Amino acid sequence: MPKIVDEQMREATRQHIIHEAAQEFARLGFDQANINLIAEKAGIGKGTIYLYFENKRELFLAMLRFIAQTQLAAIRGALAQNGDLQTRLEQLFLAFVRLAEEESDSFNVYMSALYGVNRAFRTEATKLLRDYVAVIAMVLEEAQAHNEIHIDDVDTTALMVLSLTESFILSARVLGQSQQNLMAQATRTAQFILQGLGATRQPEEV
Amino acid sequence: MPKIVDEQMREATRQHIIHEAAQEFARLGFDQANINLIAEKAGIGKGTIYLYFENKRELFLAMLRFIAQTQLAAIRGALAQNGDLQTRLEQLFLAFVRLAEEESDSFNVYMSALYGVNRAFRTEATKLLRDYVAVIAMVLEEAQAHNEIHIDDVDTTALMVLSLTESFILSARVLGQSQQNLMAQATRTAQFILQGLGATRQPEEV
Amino acid sequence: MPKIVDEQMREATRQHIIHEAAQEFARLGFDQANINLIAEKAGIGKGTIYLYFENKRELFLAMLRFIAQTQLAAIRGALAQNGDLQTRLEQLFLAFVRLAEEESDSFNVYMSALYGVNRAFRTEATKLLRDYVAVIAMVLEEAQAHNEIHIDDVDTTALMVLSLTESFILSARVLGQSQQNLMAQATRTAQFILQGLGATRQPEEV
Amino acid sequence: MPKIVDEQMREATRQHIIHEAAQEFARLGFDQANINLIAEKAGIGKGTIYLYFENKRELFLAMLRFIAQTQLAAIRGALAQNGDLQTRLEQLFLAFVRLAEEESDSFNVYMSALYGVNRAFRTEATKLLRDYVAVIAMVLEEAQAHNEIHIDDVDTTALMVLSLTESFILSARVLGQSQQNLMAQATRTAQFILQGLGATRQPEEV
DNA sequence: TATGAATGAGGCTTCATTCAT
DNA sequence: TATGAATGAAGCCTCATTCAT
Repeated sequence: MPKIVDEQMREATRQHIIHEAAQEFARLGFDQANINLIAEKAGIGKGTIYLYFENKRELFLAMLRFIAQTQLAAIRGALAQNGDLQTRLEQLFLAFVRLAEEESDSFNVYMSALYGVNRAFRTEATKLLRDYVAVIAMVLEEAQAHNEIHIDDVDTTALMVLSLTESFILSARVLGQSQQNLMAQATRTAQFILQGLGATRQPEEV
Repeated sequence: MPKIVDEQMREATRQHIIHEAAQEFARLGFDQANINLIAEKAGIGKGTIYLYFENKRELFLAMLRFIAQTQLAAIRGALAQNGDLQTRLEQLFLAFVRLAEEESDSFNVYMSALYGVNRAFRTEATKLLRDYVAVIAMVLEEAQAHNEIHIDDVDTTALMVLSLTESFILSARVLGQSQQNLMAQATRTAQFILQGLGATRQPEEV
Repeated sequence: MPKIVDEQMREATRQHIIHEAAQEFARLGFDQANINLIAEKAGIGKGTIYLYFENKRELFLAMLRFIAQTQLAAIRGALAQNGDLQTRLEQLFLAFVRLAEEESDSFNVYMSALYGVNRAFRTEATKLLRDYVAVIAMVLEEAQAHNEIHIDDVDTTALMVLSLTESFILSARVLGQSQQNLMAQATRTAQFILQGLGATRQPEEV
Repeated sequence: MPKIVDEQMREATRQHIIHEAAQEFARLGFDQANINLIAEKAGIGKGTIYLYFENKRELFLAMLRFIAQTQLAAIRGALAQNGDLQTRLEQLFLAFVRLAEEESDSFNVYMSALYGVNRAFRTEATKLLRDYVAVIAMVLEEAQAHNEIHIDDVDTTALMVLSLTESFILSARVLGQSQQNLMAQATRTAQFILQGLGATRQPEEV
C-alpha cells in the first residue's frame, strides 16, 4: 500500500515545513518571514511549499493550529495529574515556563498572533486562549467539588489564573529572568493565586 | 525669535505625524503600515516625513516612546491619589481599562511591540514595562511602610501585580468582554491581589 | 497484433488530448491555458501529455493542424456539391457560419493563431489559409470554364472571396449577430460577390 | 505655471510608455510581453510604469484606446475628402494598407485584441470596429443621397465593406504580399465593392 | 523647508517541465 | 507506458527611500 506510505511522507513533509516556518515566523514575524527561505531551510523547492499550503497566510495559520494543539496538549498533560489545587497550579505554571523556554519559537509566534494586529491570526489564536480557559475552569471546578475553594464565576476566575500565569512568565522573560529563576516562583505564584481565590484551606496553614 | 516658533512648529508637526502613524501602525502593524499613507493622512508630503524621522523604523520607535510617556503618565496619575492599597490597585486596574479602551490604538501598538518578534521594538517597549514595575513597586513599598502588607521580593511582586492586571484586561478584550464588564471586575481583582499578597488586613474582614 | 491495437489506442488518446486542449486554448488562449488542467480534463496524468507532445507549443501546433484538417474538410464538402457559382458561394458562406457556430472553439483558436502575434502559430495557420484560397480558386476556375464569370487573377479574387466571407462572419459575430441573422445573409453575400466579380449572368436577371 | 509643464511632461511620458508597450505587445502578445522590459525600453524604472498605469492590463487597454483613436482618425481623414464613392472606397482601402504597413505594431495588436480570446480586450477592440462601421455607413448614406447607389441595410453593407477591405489586406499580408502589390489592388477592390453593391452607374461603364 | 515623481530591490506565486516510481 | 510530486525560473507588483526642484 504505497498510499499510506505516501500519506505518511506527505504528513511528515508538512510537519517539517511547519517546523521550519515556525522558526522563521518566530524570528521575523509574518511579514518579514520569507517563504523562499523557509522552503530552502526545509530543504525543498520554492514551489513545493505551495503543494502543501495554499499561500503564506495559510501556512502561518496551519502552523498556528499545530502550535495550539501542541501547547494545549502540554497544558492538559500538566493538569491531568492528581493532586490538590496548589500542586496543579504549580504544574500549570511550570508547564508554561517549559513551553516558553523549550518551545520558545512557538510561544513567541503564538503571543504575536494573539496580541498582534492581524485580525485573522488573532481569531485563530483566540481559540487556543478559550481552550486554555476551559481546561483551567475544569480544574477549578474539580477543586470546588473537593471543597478546596469556593468561587462564583469560574470562567472569569480561570481567565484570571491563566492571565496571571502566562503574563507573569512572559513579562519575566521580557525582563530577562532566567528559566531557573522563573521556576522557583512556581510555589509562590500558586500560593498567590490560591490566597487570591480565598482558598478555604490555604496550604501553608495546613 | 522665530527660532523658537519654528521649533514649536516642528515639534507640533512631529507630534502630528506620530499621532497619525499610531493609528496606521495600530491598524495594520509595522510591516503592513504604509509610510506614504501616513504622510497623506498627516497632510504632508511623502518626503517630508523623512525630515522628521530617519526612516520607518525610527518613526515607529518615536511613536512607541511617545506612547510610553503617555501611558506611564496615566498610570502615575492613577496611583498618585491617596488611599489604601485596595483603592490604589483598583485605580491601577481602572487606569489600564481606560487606556485599553480610550487609547486602544496606542495600547495595541504597545502590546504588539512588547510581545511581537521585532527585537528593536521589544527593547523599547520593555523600558515602559520596567517603568510600570518601578511605579507599582513604589506603591507596594508605601503600603508596606503603612503595614498594610508584608512582602519579601517587592519587584517580583510588582511584576506579578502588573502582569495580572494588564494581561487580565488584554485577555478579556481578546475574548470580547465589554468595558463595562471589565470595570466591574476592579474591586474583585484588587481583592484577589491583596489576598494573594496575604494582606494583613483583608478589606472584607474589616 | 497488439501493436496495431496499441497504435490505435495511442492515436485515440492523442485525439482526445487535442480535443480537450482545443477547448482550453479557445477559452483562454495559448499563454493562459494550463497544461495541467488540460491533462486533468483529458483524464490523464500531468506527465502523460509529454508522452504524446513534446511541449505545450507542439500540442498547440498539433491541435492547430487537426483543426485545419477538419475545417478544410468541411469547406471542401460544402463546395463539392454541384450547382452554379451563386449556389456554391452560398454553400461556402453557410459552411463558414456553421464552422463559426458549431466548432466555435476551433474557429476562435484558428483566428487567434492567424491574426495573433505568435509567429510560429501564424505560419501554421497560414497554411490553412492557402488551402482555403486554393479550394476557392478551383471553384472559380470551374465557374470560368462554364462561362459563368470572367476573372483575370484567380488567386487574388479567391482571396477576396475568402476574405469577404470569413471576415464578414467574424465581424458579425464580434458585433453580436445571431447565427439566424447571419445565415439569412448567405444569398445576399453571394450576390454581392458575383456582382462584384462582374458575373456574366447575374442570378437576379435570369 | 509648472503645473501645465508637468502635465505636459506627464502626458508625454504616458505616450512614450504606450509607444514602447505597443511594440512589445505587438511583438509578443499580452501575456509574453514583459512589463519590466517595456519600462527598460521606455528608459524608466520598473516601478514608474505603475505611476502611469494601474497594472499591465490597464496599460494594454490604454494602448488599445490610443491605437483606436489613431486608426479611426486615419480612416476618417481618408474618407473626409470629396469625390465619388469609388474614389472614397479606394481611399479607405489605401488608408488601411498604410495603417497595416506604417503602424503595423498597432495594427497587429489591434487585430489580436479583436480576434483573440481575451474578452476584456475584445470588448475594447469591438468599440473601434463599431466606429469604423459607423464612419463607412455615413459615407454610404452620402453616396445614396447622391444617387450613386441604392442599398437597403446600410449598417450590414458597411460591415461588409469594412470586412472585405480589412480582411483582404490582413490576409494578403499574412500571405506575404508586398505593400506595392496591395496598393495596386485599390481600384479593383473598390470596383468589386461598387459592383457588388449594384451601383447605378458603374465606373467602367461611363 | 517641503515636495512627490521616480526608483528598484524584494517577494509571493504560477506553471511548464522533469523524473523516480 | 503512466503518473504526479517536485522543481525553479520568471514576472507582476509594492513601497521605503531618494533627490531635483
